[in-house]
Amino acid sequence: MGILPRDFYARNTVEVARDLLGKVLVHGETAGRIVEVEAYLGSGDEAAHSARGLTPRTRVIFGPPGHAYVYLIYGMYECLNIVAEPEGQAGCVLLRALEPLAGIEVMKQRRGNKALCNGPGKLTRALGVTWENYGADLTTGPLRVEDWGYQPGEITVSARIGISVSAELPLRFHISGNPHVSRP
DNA sequence: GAAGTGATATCCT
DNA sequence: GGATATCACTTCG
Repeated sequence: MGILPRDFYARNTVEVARDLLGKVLVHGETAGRIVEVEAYLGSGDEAAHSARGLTPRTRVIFGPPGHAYVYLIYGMYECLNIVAEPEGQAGCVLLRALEPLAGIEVMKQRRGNKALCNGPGKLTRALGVTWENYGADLTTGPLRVEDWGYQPGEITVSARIGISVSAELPLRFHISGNPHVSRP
């Protein structure tokens, strides 16, 4: 239990993604168990932002692991990624769904009493994550990932959602039968 | 099922 | 330097 060490993130992106299931994302008063993630690699993954090259927007993905990569999509929604791989290697894990654990009342207020965390955009709104958290260190800051001793059950591997290229790659991981995933 | 939203990247002048 | 095409989604009809 406790905050995950940086070594946890300095590994193959797919391994990090799988191991993140069951861990807990904490931001201030709110916390949620990670139940669904997607892996985005560097080279060879056309769906990843990093595949378009190193830009001011994507530079964090190429930086040291254990940091947050937050980006604004479709004008209104932020998506939260966790940087993996050793520094210099591109790779990140997109958090798609959480199971709310703490600060649920706060989330309900922010979300208008609707579904809380079953989607990337909703997830960030519920936890209050914004692009101001871009580049935040997840091993030290108010935004962090902890191990609360949960053992994820069976893990389902499937294709990623909502993308147009490399969509057939089995890089989405979620906890089987969990009602909080974005798509059963 | 369709539209809407704003930052980025990639063309154009 | 300016315009437009793109986008890993959500909400509303």
